[in-house]
Amino acid sequence: MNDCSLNNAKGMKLRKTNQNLKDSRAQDILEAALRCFVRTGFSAASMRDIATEAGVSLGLLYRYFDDKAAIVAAAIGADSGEFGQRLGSLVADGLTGETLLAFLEQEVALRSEASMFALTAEIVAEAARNPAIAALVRQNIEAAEMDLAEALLAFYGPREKTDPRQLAMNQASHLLGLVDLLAMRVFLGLNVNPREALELALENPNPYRIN
Amino acid sequence: MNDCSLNNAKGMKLRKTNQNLKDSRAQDILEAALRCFVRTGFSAASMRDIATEAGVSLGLLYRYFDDKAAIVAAAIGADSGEFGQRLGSLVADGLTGETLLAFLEQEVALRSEASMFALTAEIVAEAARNPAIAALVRQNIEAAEMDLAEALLAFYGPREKTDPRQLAMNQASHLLGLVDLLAMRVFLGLNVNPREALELALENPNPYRIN
DNA sequence: TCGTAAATTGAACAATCGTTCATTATGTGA
DNA sequence: TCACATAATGAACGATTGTTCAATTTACGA
Repeated sequence: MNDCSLNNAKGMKLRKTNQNLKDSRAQDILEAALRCFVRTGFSAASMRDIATEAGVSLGLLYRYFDDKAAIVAAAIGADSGEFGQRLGSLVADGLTGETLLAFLEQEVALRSEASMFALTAEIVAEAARNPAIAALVRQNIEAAEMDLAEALLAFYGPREKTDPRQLAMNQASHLLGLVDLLAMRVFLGLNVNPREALELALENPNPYRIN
Repeated sequence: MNDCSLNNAKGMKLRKTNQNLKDSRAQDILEAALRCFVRTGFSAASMRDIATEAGVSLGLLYRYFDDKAAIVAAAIGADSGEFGQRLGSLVADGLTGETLLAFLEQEVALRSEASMFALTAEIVAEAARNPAIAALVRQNIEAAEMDLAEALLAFYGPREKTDPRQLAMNQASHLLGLVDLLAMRVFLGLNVNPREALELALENPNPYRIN
């Protein structure tokens, strides 16, 4: 459903090497698996479900992935660094207070959307049982915090009475936590105003730490 | 493992009606199921796992629960209102700034503990796919917010420049969100200081809303 | 002590699971 | 067009799933 753009890209005249074709098949399967995982969770989604969703045969899955665990691992690692990329393209276009606020607001919208929220929740649940995946989640969060802190540092410049880098790190941590918190509340239909909360969090950079 | 106290209670001379016995059996099974769900998640935990963990036969599960979904539903509804109970006994003992802070800090510790965190994550993941469960989660959060708001209202009394009840609701919402956020960060081993964050959140009651 | 009702068991069921592999289809350089 | 390598298929495997139920044990009032 959501891979229309990808299919259009496949229709282009771009010549493909075997490697590209192999990659795109693996990509198709992975995207189908993601839809299945969103629908029923990691362990309830069967290899047959994934094969059917991808429109390929059951056996073909094992040509591109060792086993089901490999597909799950690929799904969990799929959006690593995506936040940094989204932020990067924003910074490249020049950062203003309004675009920063709009970006964070859009980030909340992205994460509160049903399929994204379901996948994230599934990953957190898996992390709660599997330390290796917990470590991966932690690394993703830390990387996102670093990216955001860098953007904030460039945007605000030096600020009064504190180490600017430390302040940027604290604010990045606070903002990202807030984004996730707001996404959850929005998804659950709880009474909350993301824009207002984000606006105040940008004005009040460090409500939780004393430096 | 953790049900020793419960087993000891069973050994007491306390006479049991059939209803009590039936309930305690159901309770044993439910607690065993909770341990299984923590270990492997809702759908990966099998009825055989649960029966073995509870030390009963497979068929007996169906005497106390209609099917697996009923056990999952019982597990999801198990800790409904527990927050309110914990808070209630605190309020009954008289609320001070220190006990309130200590309570919230303990709440973070409770929710960042591995098995509690795993169960909560599993429930959220289920809520992401099942609207009925999402509604139940929302109700739990709203109930907890109401309970906390009432306690805050009694503790602070009327405050300046705003409707006290609305302010208490906002702060309760903010504090509970912060508790969950901190629990997640603690569990993942991210750099965070729960006490400091909670302390500042108590001093600054309404960082995200304009009234 | 007996008899009946409730509690408990585990073998058995069809369905589905992840995985393998012999077989077939497809594409491509000679 | 032929030959060969690679892509793709789906039937089949043993294991495990949720669920049922006839059989057995346990508990307890008469």
